[in-house]
Amino acid sequence: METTTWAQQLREAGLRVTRPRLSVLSVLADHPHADADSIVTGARQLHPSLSPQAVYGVLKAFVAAGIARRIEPAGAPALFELRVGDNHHHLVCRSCGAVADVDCAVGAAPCLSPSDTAGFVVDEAEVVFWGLCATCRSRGREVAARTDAMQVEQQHHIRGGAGA
Amino acid sequence: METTTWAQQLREAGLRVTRPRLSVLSVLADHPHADADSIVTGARQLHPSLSPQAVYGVLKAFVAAGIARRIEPAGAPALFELRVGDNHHHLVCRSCGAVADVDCAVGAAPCLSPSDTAGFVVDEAEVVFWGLCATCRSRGREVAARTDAMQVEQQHHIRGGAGA
DNA sequence: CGTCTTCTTTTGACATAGTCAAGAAAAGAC
DNA sequence: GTCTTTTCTTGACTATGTCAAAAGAAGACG
Repeated sequence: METTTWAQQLREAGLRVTRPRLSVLSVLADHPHADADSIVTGARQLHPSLSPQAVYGVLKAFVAAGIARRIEPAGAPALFELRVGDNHHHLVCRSCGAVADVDCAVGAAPCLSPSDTAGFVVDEAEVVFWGLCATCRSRGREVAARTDAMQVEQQHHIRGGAGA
Repeated sequence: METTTWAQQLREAGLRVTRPRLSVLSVLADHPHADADSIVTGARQLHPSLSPQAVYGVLKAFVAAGIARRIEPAGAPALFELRVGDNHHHLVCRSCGAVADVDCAVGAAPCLSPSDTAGFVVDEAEVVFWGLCATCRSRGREVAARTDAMQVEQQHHIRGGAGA
């Protein structure tokens, strides 16, 4: 997708078209699950003077306008993605933090039905699948066997990375 | 459950029995989804000199030993619970942050089976159901209708609270 | 029961991932 | 081109933690 299209998207969402926003959109398109820090780094290649706070502001505007979604895997900074409105879920690698999209689990509907809602009215079911990505498995096959006890520690190293 | 039993549990988990740990256990038993801050406040009633860092240390030890579980709903500080080993899920109120346990969702198996794992080996499926608890619904019925646009903001107010 | 070793806790500094506010700058309307 | 409103920049601040060194308990052993 190109700059013109991004501009349209922004206008349709009721947002002004600015260079910081176009830069962030471009980074999000290339890195579907990037954290704020990665987005700052990436967007600076297109707009070197861009401040972290500007990125936070842009991301907040995007989420409020519904053109981006914020996901917060436990133990990692928030990640942002442009894929919205389809209630898909995520696979997260415990070792490297890589995230991959996964379409709604088999049967879709079951995911929205807790057996007992304890008086809550549920409007969304969020599912996170935790595991190891292909790269981490092949890179540390025998290490992986001992990983159980280390998982809590390793989650601190999670960074937004390329999805598989 | 009483102090003697907590002591047993600690010993069985390979942990020494100390006053800070017994205090934290007691608070967790009374408040099944408490955040670190609430735990500090609660535990200080039993052990006034207890420091926040000690609580973080105790909680980390509990999680590592497998006698507590840490859950991190998006936009809220981490919560801790003693119920471990049954892979249950959670209902979270978007308005007040209250958390309730929910046994594995209807169909159970489908939720553990993403349709395409993108090369990941999945070892856990974590499900969070977002909605409004009974109290928040009755307290702000017409307000609730306008809540959609505010959800992102309101999540900042989430505190560990009593489950329903 | 007293000593010794080891594990915990305390204390205090530091880190991360953000938020908030005021003024400067840019976007879009006319 | 000028004006109004939104957005960005700059800088201070907040929340939720982590890390390390030394003091203090817990439990083992004689």
